Amino acid sequence: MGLAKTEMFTDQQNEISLFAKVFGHPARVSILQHLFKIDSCVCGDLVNEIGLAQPTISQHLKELKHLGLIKGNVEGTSVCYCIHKENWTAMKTVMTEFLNQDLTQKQDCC
Amino acid sequence: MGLAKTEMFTDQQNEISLFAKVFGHPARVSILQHLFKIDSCVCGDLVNEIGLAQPTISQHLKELKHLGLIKGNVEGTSVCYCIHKENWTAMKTVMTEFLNQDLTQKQDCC
DNA sequence: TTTATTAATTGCAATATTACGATTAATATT
DNA sequence: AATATTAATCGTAATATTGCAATTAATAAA
Repeated sequence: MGLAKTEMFTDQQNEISLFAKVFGHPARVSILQHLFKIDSCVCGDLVNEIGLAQPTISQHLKELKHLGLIKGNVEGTSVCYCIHKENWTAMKTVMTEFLNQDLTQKQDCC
Repeated sequence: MGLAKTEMFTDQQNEISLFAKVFGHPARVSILQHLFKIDSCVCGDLVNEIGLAQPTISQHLKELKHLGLIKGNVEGTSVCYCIHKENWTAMKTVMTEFLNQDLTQKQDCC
């Protein structure tokens, strides 16, 4: 892809972009929404729920876990996933700050 | 890349992922932050500010504009960019709703 | 122990992204 | 008109991502 030159950006900018990147695919958005919706934690029925192949779902789960937004617990042959609440909250703080940048008292150029 | 199967997701999920995707690169995060910081609108000094080549910056601006988050105004030989406030606010509503999904009264599996 | 179930890993094909040099387009300036 | 400045576009190389089939790993159940 031609790597992103992360060294020329701030830690904050890199962090924001990493979080955003993981939200940058509808399958991962869908997985997260499902994990929020379901009271008990979910495992492989995400495959049925979403309709992508098992290895594909597994990959997406891996990325979400790698970023710390979900955690997985082995239960027999299945793995139970759930939102990592503390990390989700921390992420939310970072992203919200970015989204809420000041919009006031500046006039458009256009 | 193997295209994302957008047809199997909701419009909302696709919209969230499109917004997130554009924030998924630190250069674009940086460009947006700069546009917010600078009172008057900015043009090509983003190149100096950020340190990527002019065609690269131009590409990133194009993506931001395509999604409607910024607008550009031609002023002589230069182009003046600024945040598209209405669209930014609308985007913020969508993203905030996603980030603020209910975290309460569910216990972890792990 | 054998078989079934579940999920991760590997390997691959298709496509997307990032970055930049070279060029082009368009307006300003001289 | 000639030149300078600014930014978009084109082409291309390098790398990343998505998705799946095939396989492997690991535990449960028989």
